[in-house]
Amino acid sequence: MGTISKALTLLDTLSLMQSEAGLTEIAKACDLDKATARRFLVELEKHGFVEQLAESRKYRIGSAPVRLGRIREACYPFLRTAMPFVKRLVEEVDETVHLSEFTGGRLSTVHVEDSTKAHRVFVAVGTLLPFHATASGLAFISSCPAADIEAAISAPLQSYTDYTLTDPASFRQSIEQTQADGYSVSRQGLEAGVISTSAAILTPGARPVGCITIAAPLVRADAGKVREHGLAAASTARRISDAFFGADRQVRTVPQSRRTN
Amino acid sequence: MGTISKALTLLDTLSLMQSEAGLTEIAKACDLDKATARRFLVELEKHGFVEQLAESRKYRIGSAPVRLGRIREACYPFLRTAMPFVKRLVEEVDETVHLSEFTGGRLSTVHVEDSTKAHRVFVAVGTLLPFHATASGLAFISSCPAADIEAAISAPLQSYTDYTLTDPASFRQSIEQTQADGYSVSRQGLEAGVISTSAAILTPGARPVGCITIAAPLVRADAGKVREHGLAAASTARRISDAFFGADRQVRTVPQSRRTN
DNA sequence: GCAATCGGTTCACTATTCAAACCGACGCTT
DNA sequence: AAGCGTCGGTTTGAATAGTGAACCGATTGC
Repeated sequence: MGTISKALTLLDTLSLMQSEAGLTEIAKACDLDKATARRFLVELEKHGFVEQLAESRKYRIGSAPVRLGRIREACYPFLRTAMPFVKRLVEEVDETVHLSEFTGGRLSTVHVEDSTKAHRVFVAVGTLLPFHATASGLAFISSCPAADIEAAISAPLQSYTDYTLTDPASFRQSIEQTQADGYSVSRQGLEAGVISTSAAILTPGARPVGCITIAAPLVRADAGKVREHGLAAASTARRISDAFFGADRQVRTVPQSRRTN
Repeated sequence: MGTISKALTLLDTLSLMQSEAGLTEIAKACDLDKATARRFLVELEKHGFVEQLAESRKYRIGSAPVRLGRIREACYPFLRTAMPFVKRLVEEVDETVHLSEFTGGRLSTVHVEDSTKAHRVFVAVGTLLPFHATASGLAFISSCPAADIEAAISAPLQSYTDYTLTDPASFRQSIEQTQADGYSVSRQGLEAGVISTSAAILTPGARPVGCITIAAPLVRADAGKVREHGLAAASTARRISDAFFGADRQVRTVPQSRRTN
């Protein structure tokens, strides 16, 4: 593993620690030598990727990623890219489809497209989606590194309905099922009478950035429908990912003064 | 300069290039060897900080900074941190105060707090603030690296009123004045009858992240008032910066015995 | 078909990183 | 107040990783 990878892993690890962390703690968490961790932190700090608090001497994530993230979002906005695919999916399955995004350690709904049916599921933009109680959460966590999965499983599992997965073992089994299928299903996990199917939208590096989820009334969703929704969601997720990361979007050809020295 | 610094500089440089860039172009821009630039890009890509487009082979900034930036914003939100200071400033000067933030290459208004006076200036959240035509823009650009300043000066300078600075020379002079004063002034640059004073909110690394701006009707703002507003804005900007980046950032108290670059 | 340039690779040379011991400071217990 | 554990931070030479000039094959323009 190269130096840069290690430094970025440190940054990642630091971002996952809630609040600030001390040098020794960081070094331990990243499995780095204290001296090395310190040098990394100093270099990262120079560029604003981490900050050190003067009095406590602790480190926390800096504001540089905010700046870079905004530039990225301004050039290649996730929502605008994904929207047409969400609409297409609604037309295909005629059920409410919502798009979620991982934000500050939490998965939340960023866009909802309703089905045309009178009897349909309503989802509010901004809804937080627990990993264990929603199809979106399941799809998301199932694509995360093993460490995150374990953390999610061992966290307290709040119950929302009589059907919420509150048992770590069944949560784990659902994750495994999701990984095998390529999509997740949550039967009344968050709200009674609703069955949701979801697939994670992945970066080229296979990190999940969000989910595309179909929410249908229980009465309309037999096993066949659920599978159909799952496959449709997975296929849409892949297409969003391609559009967002892969396929050349050719935003604008750089005017580019005559270089060629 | 260490490997990590070089890699982060590359990331920074890439973020400043609008659209995608090729390997050779990036290497040249960062003054790195092609081989080195490539290794950096590969490592950065592994962590999602850059992406390579499959067919054009070009690189662009990735989605990892978005994720990190969101975590940072969730833990230490700029707006929530700055708001009380904005309110305090309104009480102090009793004129409309607005807070702007640099977002994806543009400066825009993110919050407005009105004065209690009936005759006051109205500013809409979301307003884009051109560098040459607003106090906010002037304050912001004046705290940027020289290269950005030159780029702003040589960009086309759109006229909004009869008083807008459309001449590069006077624009440059205003920037120099701003740097000398620690605050900026725009007399009717964007809208007739309004005089604004602004100060940039800086990171510990002296990068501007946004501005705090006082907008007053021209009739109420004599030279003394303008100076008073300028100093109040500068002082508030500093306090926001302190609150946001660590209430206690001073010169290192640690004996930095070894001066590693 | 030549020249220039592209993205990407190789490999001898060299700068960085590692690990462990160390320092002074702080906080706790006795 | 002495003893202990831990903190952030530093030093050391041996081990390891990064570096960059030259190179490769593929495109592109003339």
